[in-house]
Amino acid sequence: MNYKDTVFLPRTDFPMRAGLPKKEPEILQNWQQVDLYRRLRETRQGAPKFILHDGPPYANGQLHIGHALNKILKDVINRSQSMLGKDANYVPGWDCHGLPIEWKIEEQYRKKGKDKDAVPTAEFRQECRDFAAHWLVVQSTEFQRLGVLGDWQSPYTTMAYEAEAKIAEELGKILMDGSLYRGAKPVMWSPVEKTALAEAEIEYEDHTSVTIYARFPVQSSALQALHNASIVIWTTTPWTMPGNRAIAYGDDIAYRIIEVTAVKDDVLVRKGDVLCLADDLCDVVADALGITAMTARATVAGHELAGTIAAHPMAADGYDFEVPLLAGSHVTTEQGTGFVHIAPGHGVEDYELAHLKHGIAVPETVGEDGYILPHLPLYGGMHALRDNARIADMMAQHGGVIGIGKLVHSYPHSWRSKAPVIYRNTAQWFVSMESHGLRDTALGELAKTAFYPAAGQKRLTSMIAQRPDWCLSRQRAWGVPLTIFVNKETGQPLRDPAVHARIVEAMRTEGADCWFLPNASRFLGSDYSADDYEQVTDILDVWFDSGSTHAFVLEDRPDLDSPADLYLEGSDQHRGWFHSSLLQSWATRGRAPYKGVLTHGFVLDEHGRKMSKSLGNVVTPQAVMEQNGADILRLWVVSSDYYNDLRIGPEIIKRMTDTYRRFRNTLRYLLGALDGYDQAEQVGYDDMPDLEKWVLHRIATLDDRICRMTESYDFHGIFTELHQFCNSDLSAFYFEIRKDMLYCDLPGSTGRRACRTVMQELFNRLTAWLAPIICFTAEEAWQAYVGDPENSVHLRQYDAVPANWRNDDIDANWSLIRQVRQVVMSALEKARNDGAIGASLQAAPQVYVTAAMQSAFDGQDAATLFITSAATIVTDPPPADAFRLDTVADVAVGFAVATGGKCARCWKVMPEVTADDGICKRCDDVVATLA
RNA sequence: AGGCGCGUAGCUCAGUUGGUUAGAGCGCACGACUGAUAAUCGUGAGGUCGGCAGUUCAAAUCUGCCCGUGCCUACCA
Repeated sequence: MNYKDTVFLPRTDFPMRAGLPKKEPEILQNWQQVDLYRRLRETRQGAPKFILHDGPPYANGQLHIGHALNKILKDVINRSQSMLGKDANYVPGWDCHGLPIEWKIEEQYRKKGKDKDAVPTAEFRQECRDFAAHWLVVQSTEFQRLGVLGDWQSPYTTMAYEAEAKIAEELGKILMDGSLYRGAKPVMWSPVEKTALAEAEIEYEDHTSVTIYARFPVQSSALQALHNASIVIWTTTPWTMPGNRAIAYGDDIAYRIIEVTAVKDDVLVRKGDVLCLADDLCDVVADALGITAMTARATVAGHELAGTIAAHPMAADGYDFEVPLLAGSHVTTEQGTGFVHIAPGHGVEDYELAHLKHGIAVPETVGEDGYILPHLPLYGGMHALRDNARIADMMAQHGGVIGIGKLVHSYPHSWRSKAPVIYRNTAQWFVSMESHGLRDTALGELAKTAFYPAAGQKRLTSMIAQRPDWCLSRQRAWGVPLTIFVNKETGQPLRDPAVHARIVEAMRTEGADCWFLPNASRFLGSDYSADDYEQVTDILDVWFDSGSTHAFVLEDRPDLDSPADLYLEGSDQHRGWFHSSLLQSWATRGRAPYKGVLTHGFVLDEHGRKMSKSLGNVVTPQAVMEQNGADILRLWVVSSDYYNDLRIGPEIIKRMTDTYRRFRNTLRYLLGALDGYDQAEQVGYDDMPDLEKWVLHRIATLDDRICRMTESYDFHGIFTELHQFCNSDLSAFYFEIRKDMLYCDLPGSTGRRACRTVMQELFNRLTAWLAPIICFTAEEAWQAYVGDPENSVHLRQYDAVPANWRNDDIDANWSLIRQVRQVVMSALEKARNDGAIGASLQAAPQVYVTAAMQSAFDGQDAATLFITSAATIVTDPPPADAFRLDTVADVAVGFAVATGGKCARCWKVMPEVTADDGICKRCDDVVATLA
């Protein structure tokens, strides 16, 4: 007789093979059909809010793997907070203004042969707007495909009229309170594009510069040795000489004053010249200048140079001003002469030392086209980048230069035009870090913010502590304008709240474009004359846009709240969004816009290298979704230590699919085992076997851990716990042991019902625990059970755990049992290798243990736990040849083959079975009852 | 070049205040089962804890230097 029909094998329609690339879009469609997002909002109405404020990605291209990591992590957090019962409303957003989009539009113009300057601003801005709108839709679709749940119907954008108006309004606040000021600053300037460039627009390439050694005759000094001497500087930028206003020396550097006694032919330096140079560099410089012999007049320490005044090399030709020697901490003796010429209009350090520290005025010497301003003697009309050789010759003729050379070095270039750029001093708008205590408040408040990982706090703190004033103005077109009128006479910005309110109101209905129309009097009203004011046409740094999102998103949307619980971005945003949002919020509200900050690392290839087209190691989220599915990508995120850099590549993806299968098969087995399960089968806790109680205990401890790890955003920990639980506790242990009961016992038996009660709990818990991570598969499995699309797994919460499930006595007992079991497994393996048995059911081990261990087995059927047909647990001294494991003390196993015949139904070897197709007593009873 | 990180088995990760023989899961190898079957179970082999030096009775853990790698900043006369 064939007993297979009398055995209750697992049965389910939930397929073993996932086919995620095909299945996920279907599940997505179901979610859209039942409007899961809206439904979840309704379900969580009135619940405590959890606000993860989305840092806006830039709307200008296809998503890369970094976007995927970022959005998946956000989604896992939101879904898991929702599982904790919170109302985690996620509103995605986009950063739409800014340079990269302008580039793209300009690029299109160039292809069509169009001139950007000939296009009206409004038209140009509209094209930028359309461009951003296009990519926004593309990215939105891809984010949703990743399973990210949020308000995709009404996301926020920085280019919405409301947002633009609000950003201008925010600017108004710092304009009114006086922390916004107009200053001059040396910025990277591209003479080709006639514009200032942001740091991101700069790339460094080799460039050949003309170098000069210039002499600055000492006018007055406390040092007698400097009488008649010249200070010698070396520079790679001769064109900055008209802007020279000081010389920097190093306090701790030793200098030597030498007199030239012999020179080579055809050199600029003369016998008898008295020069001052860094001691260490004398020989090198002498060599470069062609000096063949010299005598040392004196050696002085750097600090002795304080107070020395020199003359400009061209003093006789219109540059007749004092050039003081100043101590500069940045001066080194790695190259040059140990003296650095300071042109405050052409270098950040120069500006800081001369202007900020010593109050030296900043001259304007170079025009926006790169030509030295015509009114400047000798240099006027020469080009900063092209005429350096001419400048050097000219200066040499006048005796100001005593050495000319060339240097190939890396030099900033415009990313767009590939042309070299210069530092140029221009008028810009700044937010002061000090005038209103911004820096100090910021640093003080920073200590109250929670950082994940903690190191982020230190990083952000040191950045805020060191940063200069925030330069808000950009000479650009696509962005929110600095809505400022400057009084032509006083140079002061107009600070009239009524005027500014009119501007903001106009922007709210017409967008920021209204600022660029020629209608200043509309805003100025009757109190001011448009003729008296200059309208600023600069636009705001886009970091101010995104730094203001907390205002126009968190505060302005009734379904959100400020400050946010969490900001979450890549670690590069310490310098970016975290930074600008903090400053913006502190400047306008005096507090941080977030309670917590989480940073993740960057995605690298399998070998820890940066992804690049040339290395051919780029992994795109699109490819992974098409080949493996979004759930694999989601699993990858939580399997990684995302606080550090993450790696991805073919092997890692392969490993992830292996891991995925384990989760999927666990769910599948549970679904199969629960075939036809009815709540009426349920067995109360007290009536359950110890093994079931042990599983419930594991659920209780796991639940506790998962809830705690959810709150600290430790999903890698959750992933590890869940994976090992499915592997070691369920598949290899609990499921394996309970197969016999599940397949062969009577459906109505207490044991089998208890087992299914527990499996039902397991299924409920696992689908909920996994839902934030593999959101598609959790839904698929859940639907395989409930069959009701409106009852989505994502509307659920983690089920509460009854207090009595926690049972440390049972836990201790079963950890002893599992130790013994491990030795038995090894002993059986040895017997198997010896050819004594195949299946473990052929064995009947005798296990020698301590009394404590034996009592752990009280009330247990040891054979069931070992999956053998019989087993005895004794405290007798074991025979010498008994099997032992080094790692487990006090356990020995004597091997024996089970006696009797193999039951044709349950496959156990039992003494009562004698016939070939006979069955054991238990099965006999079951079959009889079933019939 | 500077600041901040990271470097533990083929892969992903644990390693508490320095303290037995460095752990887990996957993968791999071998075996079993053929009633979770493109599954499942068992056993096993894999590591000079990036390298070198130091502190210590004792270092994956502390210190210094070096190498590799990433982010940020700078390319500086």
